[in-house]
Formats: sequence, structure tokens, C-alpha cells
Amino acid sequence: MTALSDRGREFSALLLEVFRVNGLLLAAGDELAEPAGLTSARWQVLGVVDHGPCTIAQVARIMGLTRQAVRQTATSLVRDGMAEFHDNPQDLRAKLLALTPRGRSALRQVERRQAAWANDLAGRIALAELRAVTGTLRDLGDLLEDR
Amino acid sequence: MTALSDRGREFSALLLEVFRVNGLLLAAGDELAEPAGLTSARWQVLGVVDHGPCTIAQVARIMGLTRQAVRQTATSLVRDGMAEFHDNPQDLRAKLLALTPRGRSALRQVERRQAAWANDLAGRIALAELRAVTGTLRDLGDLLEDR
DNA sequence: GCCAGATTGACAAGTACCTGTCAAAGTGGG
DNA sequence: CCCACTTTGACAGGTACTTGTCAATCTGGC
Repeated sequence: MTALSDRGREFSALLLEVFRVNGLLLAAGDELAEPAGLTSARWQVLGVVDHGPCTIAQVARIMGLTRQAVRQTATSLVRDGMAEFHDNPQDLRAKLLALTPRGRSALRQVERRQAAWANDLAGRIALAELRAVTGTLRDLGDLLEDR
Repeated sequence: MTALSDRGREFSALLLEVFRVNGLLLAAGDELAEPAGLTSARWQVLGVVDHGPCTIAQVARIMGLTRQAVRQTATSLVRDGMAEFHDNPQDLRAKLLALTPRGRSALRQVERRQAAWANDLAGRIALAELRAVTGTLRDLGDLLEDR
């Protein structure tokens, strides 16, 4: 029987905190996006397309998701008039997803709210602590990716 | 136009790391659970029921999920012979979810694998760092919960 | 004992992801 | 030019969660 070591227990506590904070951040993101008629997923897709129209496959690669996930979100954005597909002279299959004026204004609105929220929260945590956590999490992420 | 402060940018970097590590942890959990015919969600429900049979509503409260989410997972566990519903003399509506021998052995198998995995990873990160990250994340979580 | 209100499981529908499969379109080697 | 390989969007189906609604059951105050 393999039991948890002391370190293993400390590590498990970290896992639970990551899950908890992740859930709270997602909820905060949805709350930030909601007044603009968006959700976290829709807002993030709009954010990518804001840098320039791109295909579903390109957005998926940038966001680290599958094409299918992005397609679903893109379809709903088009349905709601936030984005539209333009013909792509480079590739007949892959139309370019682009912001509509309505999508752009919704995105700007969320970005403003998000910045105020991030500035506020960031001000309540010591900068050194902030950097230390980010560093350790990055190391942990690399460790997890390596296997 | 509200822009991100320096601290806000540092905070945003932390957000991305939390999302990344969360995704990697979920993937690792599914990988750990898969050989036993489980998933992260199914394994966690079994883990709760292992402490003693309880109703769907009780499991949901313990896990911080809705009854509906737990009901779905519980139904699939019962379908696969990992758990079963027993009549509850205290409440005619709320049957008690309990482990079957097969569910118990699957759970034990995952717990062994999970402990070895956690011990291994925990050994690669300094204990002080581990504690510091957990502490800061807990503070951040409390901050997020307060609003 | 009864009735109001809370709790519970079930059902419906929606969001956000996933995998697998397919045909159409693009790309490069001989 | 053509044929193999890759990329792409679309479709089907699955997982894991959500909210809202409903009727049945439990619980506490009078």
C-alpha cells in the first residue's frame, strides 16, 4: 500500500487550492463578461480575433483548444451578431472569423471591466508574493507537461 | 479607458498559470483514473461514498457541486456496477449511494496510483515553496470569495 | 394533526469542452 | 499532372458541469 508522504499531503493541499481558485476565477470571468452579453469562452475568442481575422483552426491553436470547441463558440458569436465569417482568398474551406462593430464594443466593455478588476485584486497581494506564486506554478506546470 | 497596471499585468500572468496548471492537473487525474475504468469526477464521488453511504444531495454539498451534477455521475457509476443505491429508512426519497466491491477495488487502485504520483511530484518542489504557494492561493481564493 | 416551507430526486435544456469520422480543399514529390 | 499526405470545417456522440422547474417527501410551528 503506497501512502501519501508529508510532502505528498502538502502537495495535495496545493491541488485543492488550484481547483478552488480556478473555479472562482472562471466564475469571476463570467461575471465580468455577462453585462456585455458574453461568457468567458466567447470573450476569449473575440480577444483573439481582435488582433486580426483568423480561421477557426488558427484560433484553436492560439487558445490551445480543439477546432470543434472554437467552432461551437464562433457559431454562437455569429448567431448573436458579435462576429461574422468572411471569405478567405487563401483557402476556400477556411473562412475568416472577424469582429462586427457590436462584437468589438462588447469586447472593449469587458476589457475595461477586467482591467479594473485585475488592478484592484492585484493591489491586495504583495508583488513579491505574486511573482513567487506565478514562478512556482510555472515550474509545476512544466513538471506536469514533461511526463 | 482603464488600462492594466504593472501589478495588474503580474496578476494576469498568475491567472494564466492557474488555468494552465488546472488543465494539466485535470488531465493527470484522468490519466491516473483511467486504468481503473474511472474519470476524475467518478473517482471523486467514489471517494466521498467510501467514508460511508450517503445521498446525492449530501455528496453534492461535500463536493461543492449541484445535485444534478452528482446525480449524473452517480447514475453512470451505478450503470457500471461501481456503486449502488440502497433504501434509506430515514428518507423515502433520498436513497443512499454505496460502493460495490468492484467500485471499492477501483477506488483503491486509483488511490495507490495517485499517492505515488503526488509523492513523486511533491519531491521535486521545495517544501517551503509548496507551502508558500498554497498560502497565497488560499488568500487569493478568500479575496475572490469575498465579493 | 395539519399546513407552510424546505429538501430531494428527476427531467429538460444549455454551456463548454472532448474524441472520432468524413469529405473537400490545399500542398509537395516524382 | 497526378497521387499521397495534411489541413480544414462539419457532424455525431460523449463528459462534466450549469440553471430552472416539478412533484413527492420530510420538518417544524401552531
